[in-house]
Amino acid sequence: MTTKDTIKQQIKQVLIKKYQLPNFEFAVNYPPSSTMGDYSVNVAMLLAKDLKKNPFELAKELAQELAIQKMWQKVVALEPGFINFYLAEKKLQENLKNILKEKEKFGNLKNVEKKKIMLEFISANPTGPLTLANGRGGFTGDVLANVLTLAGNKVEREYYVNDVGNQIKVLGHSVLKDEQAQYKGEYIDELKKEIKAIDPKQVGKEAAQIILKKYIQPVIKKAGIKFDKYFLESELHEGGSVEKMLTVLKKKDLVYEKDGAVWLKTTDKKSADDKDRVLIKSDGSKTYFLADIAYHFNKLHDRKFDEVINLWGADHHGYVARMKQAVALLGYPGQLEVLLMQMVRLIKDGQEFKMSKRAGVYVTLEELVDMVGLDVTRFFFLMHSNNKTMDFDLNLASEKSSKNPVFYVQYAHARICSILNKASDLEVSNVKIKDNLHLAERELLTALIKWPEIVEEVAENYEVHKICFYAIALSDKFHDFYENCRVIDENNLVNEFRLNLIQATWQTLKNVLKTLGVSAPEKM
RNA sequence: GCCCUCGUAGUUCAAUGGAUAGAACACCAGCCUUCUAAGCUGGUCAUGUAGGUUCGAUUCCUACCGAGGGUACCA
Repeated sequence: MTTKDTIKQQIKQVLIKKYQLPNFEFAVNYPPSSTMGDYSVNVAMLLAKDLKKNPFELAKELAQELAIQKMWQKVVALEPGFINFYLAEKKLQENLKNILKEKEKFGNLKNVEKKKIMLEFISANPTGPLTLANGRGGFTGDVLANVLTLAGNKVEREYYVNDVGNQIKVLGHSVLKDEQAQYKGEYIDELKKEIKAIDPKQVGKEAAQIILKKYIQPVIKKAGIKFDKYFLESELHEGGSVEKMLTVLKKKDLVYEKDGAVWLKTTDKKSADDKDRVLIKSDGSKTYFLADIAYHFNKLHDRKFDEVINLWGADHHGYVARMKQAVALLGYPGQLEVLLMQMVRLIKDGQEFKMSKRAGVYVTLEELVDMVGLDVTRFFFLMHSNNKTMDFDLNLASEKSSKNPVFYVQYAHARICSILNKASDLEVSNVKIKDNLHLAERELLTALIKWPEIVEEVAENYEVHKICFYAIALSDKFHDFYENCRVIDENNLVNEFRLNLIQATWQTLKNVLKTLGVSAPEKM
């Protein structure tokens, strides 16, 4: 259990004991400044209204009750009604030992409900190389899967490959360079040399396979993104799952015919969708939507995932309501979560540069990684909140790369390695327990114990960028410690407490960077 | 038109309804006979506009202005 959880529990007990309130909701936060405490709670201000009491007086009452717990150095009430907690040094030192004991498992949540979760991301059509925009969802999905795993879930990562349908036919025409060609680029020329078939559909099918193998999978590997499975849409068709899906929907009386097409009643009941959707077009061909429903039925029914999370680009936003409704109609309401990644805008020479695979105008993910490096690329994408449009300035990219905050974090790690190296040959003093912590020591220690709390938070709200900001904040505390506290003194004697402290910091930084898929260099 | 996301320092980004709105880059002034100066310390600079709800609003509600995306028998 994290310290945050412990605070919640302690307060809940007091609320039951004193006010018979078993289900009162409130928040545990970090105060704006460490001088104001390590944790802070707003419960008194929220409760004051219900109890018709003065919030500050109420906070004082509650603080007194809570201060009994040994883990607190003090619990104080602050205007206008915050209750702030200061961890006892003994408790902090216990936490330090715990980190050293847990090692690479520090950050894994224990005693939590285990869920079987499927995370589907990227799923870019195999009609061209992965672009820089695919990187955003790719890195986010990769790290989110890591976090959900740390949070105790069984997570599978999947890439859905749309390898049939109109786009693949268009790809075929493009390789053949006939009048229906649309996709352009060097890779099309390469494919033309390789493929001997002449039927557009067959050419498209072969081209999609080659693109997946040569232009997508190797780049995903290079980008440090892991997948458990590439799920081919064609398998759903060939195995009859799509046909069967239609039968199931018909049996449930969820479809009807109109204007020669077959429709799904997605506006049924309290749906967020605003119109019914076509499953079979009037020309007899199946829509991608029907195949998508079959795919989700496969995830939830056949493979029995408790929760399915899809990362989509914001341009697919109009598709969310119908997909969720379809899943609900099949009997799995609320088990599909769709996270929308906002667009990446590319700026070149001070102007927006519209990417288009069809026009052959784009920057590939591989080009970007080659240009600025993998660590920089990952950190840059990951530190942005999902629901904000990102600007990516190509001209500044390489210049900026040397100023990327990832180096700030990696430098902290490298500095620690350097001290640890030096200390390994030296004698260690026997200062086991430290009585009065230096402010920099204390702040570093309180930053360390937040790691499991960050994991818990991100597993809850999927805001992956918070990990980057945590990594920066932790490094900041370390650099401050480094300036103020020496691990090895002027007599070449190693301070044992500080040695333990930087070992724990090293371990935590390593765990955080591993979660982000960023390397932890020992030298810089 | 309707729907979604967003508008915060010169720039790129933070801030479950909380406390003095945080960083980084850029800019200015300092700090290396001591564990890596890719670091540290100090300084300048910000919530689009107008209302509302609240003890308290960058956050919630309404209107307006601005950016991007969606609005197909495309995905």
